[in-house]
Amino acid sequence: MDAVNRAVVEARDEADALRLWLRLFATANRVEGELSRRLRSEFSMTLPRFDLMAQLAKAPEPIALGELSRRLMVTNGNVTGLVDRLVDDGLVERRVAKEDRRSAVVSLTSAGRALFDTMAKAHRGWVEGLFAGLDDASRAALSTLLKEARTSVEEAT
Amino acid sequence: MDAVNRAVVEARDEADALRLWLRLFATANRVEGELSRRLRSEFSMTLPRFDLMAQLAKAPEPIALGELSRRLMVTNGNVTGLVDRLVDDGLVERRVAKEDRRSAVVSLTSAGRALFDTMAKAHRGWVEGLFAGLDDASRAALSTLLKEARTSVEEAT
DNA sequence: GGAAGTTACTTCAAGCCTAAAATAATGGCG
DNA sequence: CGCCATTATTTTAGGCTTGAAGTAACTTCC
Repeated sequence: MDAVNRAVVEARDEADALRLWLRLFATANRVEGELSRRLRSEFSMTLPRFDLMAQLAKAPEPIALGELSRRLMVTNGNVTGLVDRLVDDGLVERRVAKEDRRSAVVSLTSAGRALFDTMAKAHRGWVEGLFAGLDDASRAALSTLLKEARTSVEEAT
Repeated sequence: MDAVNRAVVEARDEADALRLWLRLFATANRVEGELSRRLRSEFSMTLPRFDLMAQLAKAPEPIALGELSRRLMVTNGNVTGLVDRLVDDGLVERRVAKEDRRSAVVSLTSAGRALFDTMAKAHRGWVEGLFAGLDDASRAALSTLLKEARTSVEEAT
C-alpha cells in the first residue's frame, strides 16, 4: 500500500464513529477512575456524593430532590440514596418543603460547606494536572468538539 | 467590557480544564446511557457484558480472566461476576487452562457468537446514528484530541 | 367536596464496580 | 524436597445505578 492509500485508510479510520466512541469512553473512564480514587483516599468521599455536594454548593438556595436528579442526570431513587448517606455523615440537611409537603429540599450543612470547599480546591487541581499535557488551543478545540458531539447525540435521541 | 476582553475571557473559559472535564463526562455519560438502554430493551443485554463479549469475539483464541480484566480496564473481581452471569446465560464458556491450573480461560459459545454478531451490527448502527451530526473532519479532530487527552492523563498518573 | 389523574419521593430487585482479604497453584532457591 | 514469594482467581463488604412498583400529597374537573 502506498503512502496516499495509507493516509486515506487512516483518515477513514480516524473518522470511524465506533472508534471515536471507544476513545471517548476510555478517556472519560480513565479520568473518572482517577478522580474517584483520589477523592476516596484523600477525603473518604465518593465522586457521586461530591457531585451532589457541588450542585448544592453552587445553588443559592436549597434544592428539591427532583431538581437535583435532573441536574445530576440520574434517577430519583439514586438521589434518595445519595442524600441519605450524606445526611448520615452530617454533610447535608434534608427538610420538607413548606409549600409542598411531597417535596424534600436539601442544602449543605456548615460542615458540608467547609468540607466541600476543601475538596473542591483539591479536585480542581487534580483536573488541571490531568489535562496539563494539553495546551489552551487543544483544550478549547476539544471542548468545542465535545459540545458539538453532545448536540449530535441529543438530536439523535 | 469590550469585545476584545470578552473574547479573552471566553477563550480562557473554553480552555478551563474543569469545564472541559465536565463536558467530556457529560457527553460520554449520555452516550453510554443511551447505548445501555437500547441494549437492554432490544436484547436484554447490559453494556459491560456486551463489552466483554466484544473482547472475546475479536480475540483469535480463548482469553484468561486476568487478561480480560486488563483489556476491559476493570478489576478481576468484576470480571469474575460478569463471566458468571454470561455462563449462566449460555453465552460464554469457562475452562481451566491446561498449562496453568490457576488460570481460567473463556470463549464465546456458538450461541454467544451468534447473538454477539447480531448485537454488534445494531450497536454499530446506533453509534453511527448518535454521532451522525459530526462530519468526518470533526470526528477525526475529536478523535485525535481525545488521544492527546488520554496521553496527558496517562502521563499525569 | 370528592374521584381521578399527576407529581414527588421512596422502596425494591438486580446488576455493576472497587478495594481488600482469602484461596489455590506456580516457580524459584537453598 | 520443601519453604516462600508470586500470580490467578474468587469472595466479601460497601457503594452506585437503573427501572419498576409503591406511597403520599397535590390538582383538576365535575
